[in-house]
Amino acid sequence: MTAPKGHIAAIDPASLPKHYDAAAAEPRWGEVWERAGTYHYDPGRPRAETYVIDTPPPTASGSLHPGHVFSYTHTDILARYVRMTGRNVFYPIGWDDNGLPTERRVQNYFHIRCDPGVPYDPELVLEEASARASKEGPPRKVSRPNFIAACERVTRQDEQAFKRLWTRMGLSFDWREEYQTIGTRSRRIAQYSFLDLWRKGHVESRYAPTLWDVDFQCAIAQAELEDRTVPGAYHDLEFGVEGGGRFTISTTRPELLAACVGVTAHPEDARHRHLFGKLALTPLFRVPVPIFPSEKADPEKGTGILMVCTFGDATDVKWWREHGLSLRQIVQRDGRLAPVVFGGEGWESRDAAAANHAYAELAGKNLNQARKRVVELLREPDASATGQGAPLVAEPRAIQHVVKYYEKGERPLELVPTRQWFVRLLPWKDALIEQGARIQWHPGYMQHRYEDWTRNLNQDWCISRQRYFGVPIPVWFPLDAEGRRDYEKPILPDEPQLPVDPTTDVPRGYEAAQRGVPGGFDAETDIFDTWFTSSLTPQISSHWTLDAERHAKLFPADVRPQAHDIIRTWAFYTIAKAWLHEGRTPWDDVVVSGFVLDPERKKMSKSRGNVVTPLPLVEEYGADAIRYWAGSARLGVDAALDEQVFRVGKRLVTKLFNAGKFALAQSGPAHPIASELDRAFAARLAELVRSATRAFEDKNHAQALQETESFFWSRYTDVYLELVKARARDEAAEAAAGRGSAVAALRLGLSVLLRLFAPFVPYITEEVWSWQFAGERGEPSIHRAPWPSERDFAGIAPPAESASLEIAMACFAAIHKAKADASVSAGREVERLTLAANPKTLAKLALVAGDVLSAARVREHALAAQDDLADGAFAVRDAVFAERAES
RNA sequence: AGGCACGUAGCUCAGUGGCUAGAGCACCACCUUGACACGGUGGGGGUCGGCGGUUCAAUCCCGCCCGUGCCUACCA
Repeated sequence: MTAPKGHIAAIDPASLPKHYDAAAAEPRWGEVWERAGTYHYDPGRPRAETYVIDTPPPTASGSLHPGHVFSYTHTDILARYVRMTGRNVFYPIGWDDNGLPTERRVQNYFHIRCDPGVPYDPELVLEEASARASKEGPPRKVSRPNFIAACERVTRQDEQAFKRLWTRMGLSFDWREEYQTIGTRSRRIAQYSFLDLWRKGHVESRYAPTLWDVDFQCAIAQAELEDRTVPGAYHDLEFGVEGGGRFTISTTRPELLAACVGVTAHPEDARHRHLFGKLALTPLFRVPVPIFPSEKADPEKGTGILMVCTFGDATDVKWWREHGLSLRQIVQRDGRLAPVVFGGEGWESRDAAAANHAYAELAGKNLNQARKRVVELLREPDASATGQGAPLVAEPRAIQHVVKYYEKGERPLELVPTRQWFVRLLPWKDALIEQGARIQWHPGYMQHRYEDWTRNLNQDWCISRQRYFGVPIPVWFPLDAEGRRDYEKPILPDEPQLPVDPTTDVPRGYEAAQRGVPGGFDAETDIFDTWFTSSLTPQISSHWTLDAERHAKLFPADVRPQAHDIIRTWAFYTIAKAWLHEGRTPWDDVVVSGFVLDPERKKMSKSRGNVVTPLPLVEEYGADAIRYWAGSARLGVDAALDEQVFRVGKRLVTKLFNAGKFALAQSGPAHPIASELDRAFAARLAELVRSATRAFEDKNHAQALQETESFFWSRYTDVYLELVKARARDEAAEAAAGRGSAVAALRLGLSVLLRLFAPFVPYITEEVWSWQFAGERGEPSIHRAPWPSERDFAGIAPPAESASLEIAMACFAAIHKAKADASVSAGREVERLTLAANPKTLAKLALVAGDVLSAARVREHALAAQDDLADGAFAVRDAVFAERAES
């Protein structure tokens, strides 16, 4: 249907439904966008026109969480804004599927455990139901390939659930750029990263005491530590001194007594100075250990003198290194005490028989059991190293103390000497802080988090994990004639071989048959820390090492959206990798979203059990309404899950539907926007566009939304739309110019406001846009329409009086109030009234009085000058209202 | 213990060195209106955490204190 030239055609409101049904419309538009490729990245356009988003890959096996909806919506709002400004948005989505969370979920889902010793069973069928039935028994042991297959199966399912939610939320990803962190490309790029770091000398393998989780039986990195305050107890134990004497130490870990390798106190401590240089004798095991001074010993703590064990904490490691102490590792990888024998080399004892007798009670026990038993043994007088009564000289004193845990773990971390791979980061601390300063953080104070973390870093990055579902470390070791690994000469693959699985692939120059035989080779079985791969998300998306041209176009990225709790991991490691690989920052901006709190303002988390499943909320209120809630929160600020805000969002959607229906139902002769009120409205609208655009450029979407919303309600629908209704429908021939101006301005207002709202509420804006605006510029979707700008206002003369809109509004409101005071409906006609205002205001009113009086349905009016009224204020007097019309 | 952020109406939050500090929700009253009753109009509601300082002027800037949250440190 083409409109006659010179006439603005209207839509037929009767053809539209009475009410907008988000549940039906949203999935429909999702399909339209998918089919049209509305959000596709165009690789043909130059870098300068491209905007690259380094999207966080969610942990696919994690639960769907309102926090996801919240922060991903923030990013999507930014993406949609940038896209409308004409830039070519690269907005990929990946799934972080490797790692412990997936393994744990799979273990529970199928009730299985991975055991690399079990042979592969290609026929193995795992079912959730049967797993549930077998929960009675111990978990079934399955081979590593079977376990990985189970992981892949579960993550695919989980990813589909996420994808459904993301699609429904209207996140404008380019789904062609979907990837998995366990996928072939990610594995290749992660392994290449390792090769590159190795070549540059940033990687090494070390045998050293490492933070160790005894349940996962896996090394972890400093960034995965979590402090927890837990109950403990001081135990006062009396030690002997060789050559005579005794002293009492305080320890919270008596179960490590057998691992005691030294005793230390502060050098200035008069109570203990006489002991330095002598040998102490441990109770129970009668092991002679050196007593040495150390500045690190705090005279205020405990008794001021303490035992050094291998290893109770990080300070023990330092003492052990600096003082060349013995290594007596009694804690095994499974958290149980090792079967050691006193009397041999490194395990000296002045009474080996007694030591072994006592230790026999402890070997094989876990740490809690061992603690309980060793305390019992220390209550026996014959355990004394001094012959003066029981070594436990006082009842244990209960305390609350802070203990390091793996953030996903359940038992305290131990320090266990193991061989691990490390990326050397400590030498780069200053450089990494400087890199962080080159990045714009939003909000700015998030940079402090990064700097604090980097400055306090005290360990290199342990990147090896003794787990199964992850990217294999691409290394083999040559075996010597005795079949021992030569750790000094690891064999790395060549780049074209990547990705490799060293447990099945064969290194160059070897035959498969040489695996595991003396003179042959042996595979590294460890996998990478998941962050080793996740820290490469910009490079995974840019196809680093696979497509140089694409990489140059997409790396570094423009923006990294993320949550603040993973600044120390994801942001930090990504910055570190980009620095070590290419000497640059991985992005220009970081935008940090807050957390979602439950209605009691508590952080929503799985462990608190207060997580709400988002999809039912989306179905109840519509995605636009949920997005409105997310969009109204500023970056970095935590937001409470608030259904009242969802309702406000839903109301906005309804209002957009109805206002759009009204504005587009008006027709009239084509005419420029020329009437005073219309020009005043356009001028205010242009101000809004400038202000909202500035807010978006400052990464302040919440302000843009607030201003747009405020204008939409309190200027467009409540005011302007009411004021021009009559003129927009005036059929009189002599009113044609005014009518055409009103219709044009109504449409301009709708068109601009829809576009300003489009990043926040993409569905309803697309819906209304589709009724008539779509296709006007050859582009059907509002989400590819140009962001409002001065161009929308070209040729519109400024109003004669800049406050005309506000004058009209104030006068209209005064008449409304008079009607309300008389309990008369706003639509009732007014026979006559007198409008009072100061002379200046009356003069301004003259410019717009026609619109005000016809909108208020005033038949006759008089004006009265009243000097004591403030500028812009009106008083209504002597109003006579018409009788209510008979229906 | 250190760092960062926050503290404004019953609730959720804007805001500014200067008119009488705002919005939404909630609450109260009123209005069938022609886009919308999934709507509209009007109204009540504040010691801007406390104390001090700078200033002609402080909710805003500075200092101290109190409270909340997060990050980091604290393992004998």
